Amino acid sequence: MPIPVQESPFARKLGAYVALTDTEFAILAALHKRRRIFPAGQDMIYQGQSVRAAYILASGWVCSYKILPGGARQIVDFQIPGDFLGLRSILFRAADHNVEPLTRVTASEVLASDLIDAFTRTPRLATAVLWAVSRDEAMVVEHLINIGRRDAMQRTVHFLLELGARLMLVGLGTKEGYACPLSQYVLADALGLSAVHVNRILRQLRERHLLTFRNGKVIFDDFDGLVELAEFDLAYLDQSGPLLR
Amino acid sequence: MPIPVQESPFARKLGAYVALTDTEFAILAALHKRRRIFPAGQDMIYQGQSVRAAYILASGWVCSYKILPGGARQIVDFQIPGDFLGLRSILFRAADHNVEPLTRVTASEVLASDLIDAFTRTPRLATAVLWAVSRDEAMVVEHLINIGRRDAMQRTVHFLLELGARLMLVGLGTKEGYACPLSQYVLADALGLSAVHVNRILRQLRERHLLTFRNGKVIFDDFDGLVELAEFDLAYLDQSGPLLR
DNA sequence: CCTGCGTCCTGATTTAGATCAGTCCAGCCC
DNA sequence: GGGCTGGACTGATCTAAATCAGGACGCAGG
Repeated sequence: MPIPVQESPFARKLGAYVALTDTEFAILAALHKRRRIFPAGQDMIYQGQSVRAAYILASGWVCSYKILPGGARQIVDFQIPGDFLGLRSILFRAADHNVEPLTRVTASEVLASDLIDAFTRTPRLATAVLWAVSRDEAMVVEHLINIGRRDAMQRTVHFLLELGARLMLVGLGTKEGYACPLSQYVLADALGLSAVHVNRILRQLRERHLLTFRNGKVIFDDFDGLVELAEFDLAYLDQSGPLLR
Repeated sequence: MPIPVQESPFARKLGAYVALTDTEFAILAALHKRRRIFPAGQDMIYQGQSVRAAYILASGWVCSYKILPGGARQIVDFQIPGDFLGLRSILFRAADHNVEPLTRVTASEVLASDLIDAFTRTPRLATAVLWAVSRDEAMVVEHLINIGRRDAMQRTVHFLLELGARLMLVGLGTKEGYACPLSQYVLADALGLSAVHVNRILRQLRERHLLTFRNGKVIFDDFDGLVELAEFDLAYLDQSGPLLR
């Protein structure tokens, strides 16, 4: 494959959509100049904040969520290395969601002006970013389908499979399983279930020798069985070769 | 307000984010050259299709949905005049969702090449489109929260209020109510509920003099009461004056 | 050392919403 | 007119998941 894979997983991801030139890679690299570190648990972005910075995640896991007036929390998505996060907080007047690191995180800060600058210098990059945002939207949509129309078991399995697929794309997972820093409470908030029920579902999955979720690890005991159970579409995140040359 | 409001509701929407120049308006207008008409019920875009066309909706209502292997349907979002639809079907190899007109629809067809062309000529437009896509994503997120963490009553009301807010922005609704071509079945598919249950919820809302859903119309009998019941954030779609000059 | 605290785990009970199985009514076609 | 069809509407029953109420383990901090 002739794609020059530069250092950042973000560049690699965009490169999977648009065949980027050296100049474009250079412009992309310039977006990574402000590297920052966040400890686990300290919100990077919060509802109502008007700081207007976004981040490209280099290492660690974060989650985006919203809190309802009643105190209930819904996690919208998790971000893993290579993901862009908080774009809406720079395009909108104020952030409409919270972003919390689940582990220690390193990320590059991107300001609105940096991004607009980069677009002006190379409009192809704008298309690539648009694609990345659309891909994120597609995942939120799949998450919506999950919560709206699948029962707790299918939902849990579909979610853990999707996470696995995403991690495989950045080399952090295999068909055997992956390291996963999520507690059952966090998982429950993402799945729209109670923690108690998530616990029962995980027990059933373990007893049926399908999946083991334990000690910060997800182990696929029967990958094919899981794919069938959750009606998981193996193709859906697949991206084989740039669409735009 | 000094924004030159050109004919299309789409241009008006983008103009609310970026202060567009005459040249930019002209480029935008050129995107509207292929006007097409679709009858109600005939899918404009369907899962797996690789035609790669998107549309800017000029009149009528459409819905985007996915069908699960079991036959269950989840409606992801409705689009109303001024909305961009099917962007993911031009950026991805194949469409990942279906789009069905709920009424007779007129729309402008946009090809991938048109869009990339327009971005090259004016990168500011790219930022504006990115903003529009992000706004759509924010709505999908709100929809996710709705389904994940609100009960049937709050969920229904929140949804109908949001639709109202969107329609007000394009002059198709007021605080009194709006014309709404949705059947209770369609509403159920959007809310992730059964049609039977939606019917019961609507009856309760009517009996409590909060909202009347009947004969293709939504009437807010007690707007403030509804906002309170659904914990609806009146500011969330609000956009007062362009952010980017 | 004991005191918390967080995570995992469980049985008993309750409830929101699904499913089943219809009725009623308006519009449409022959 | 009679026979359809599709939407709105309803009572009875069932069930998935929530909630309540706890126990057990590990480990960080005084």
